[in-house]
Amino acid sequence: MKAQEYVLDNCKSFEPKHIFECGQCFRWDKEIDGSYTGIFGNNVLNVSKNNNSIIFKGMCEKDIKETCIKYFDLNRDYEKIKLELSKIDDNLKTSIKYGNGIRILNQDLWETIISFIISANNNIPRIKGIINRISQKYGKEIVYNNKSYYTFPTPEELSKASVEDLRNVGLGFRDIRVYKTTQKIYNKEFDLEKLQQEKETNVIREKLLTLDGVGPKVADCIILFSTLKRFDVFPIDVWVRRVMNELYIKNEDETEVNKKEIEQLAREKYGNLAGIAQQYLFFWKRETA
DNA sequence: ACCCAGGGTCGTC
DNA sequence: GACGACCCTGGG
Repeated sequence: MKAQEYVLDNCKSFEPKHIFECGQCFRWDKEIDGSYTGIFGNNVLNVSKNNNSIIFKGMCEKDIKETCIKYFDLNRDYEKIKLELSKIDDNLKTSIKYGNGIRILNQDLWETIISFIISANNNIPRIKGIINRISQKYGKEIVYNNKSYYTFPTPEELSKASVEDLRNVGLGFRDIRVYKTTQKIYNKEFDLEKLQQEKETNVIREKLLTLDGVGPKVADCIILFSTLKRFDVFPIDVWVRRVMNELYIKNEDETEVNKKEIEQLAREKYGNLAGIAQQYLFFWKRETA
């Protein structure tokens, strides 16, 4: 474990604000200087942008360059994706202009599962607070720039927490869900490595749905934002429902718009890039709300 | 002070 | 398949 640095030049689709504030991750915070610091795996990283250069520095378990390429999905051509999506319609074109530097991260599967179980009927500041407290209590400390950071606990580490312990860090009614899912994964009743090898998106979704606290929305988020990484899903939350109704369906009573209608619309319009389209729309709608 | 909504899911009918 | 309940917190 040592401090390292990596500079990425001429990367067009990379805007820290867009990446870290589009709702896919909960452990990145803005610094006074405008850079972002986050924790993933056993790494603490600071990311800043200077003209067209992205500067990564921090404590990395392995080689920082390899770590960043994998986590930030740097080998994927977002210019091509954006071009393709922009052709679909003007709504998408506008939202892409707005969040042009979005990239979908390859986040740890286990951490993503627990994080999005916590996200249910919850708001982002509170979700971040809960995850921080869980990490402080059950994760490992990493010191960087004289500050303490805490890794997200492993299944083994989190399995030590009782339902009451979880309630005490502020999980609310999600305590039992996190507890049960943690036990299932820790004792291998639910095998994450096997899930990672699965090919069919629908098979992956069905399996995820067997976990406590994982419904359709959370399952799709896990599939999209983790190392499972499929773009042919379309997580529908209150914001996406809102924006899809506003742009295409135009029902006066938004609550009447059902998920089936939106799912079909997304599949028809966005196809196998629906997941990324969702992120541009979500970021755009939330930022301009 | 009070009310409401927040990246939904679960149990019950 | 619809419907209400659900911890807790920040913002109006």
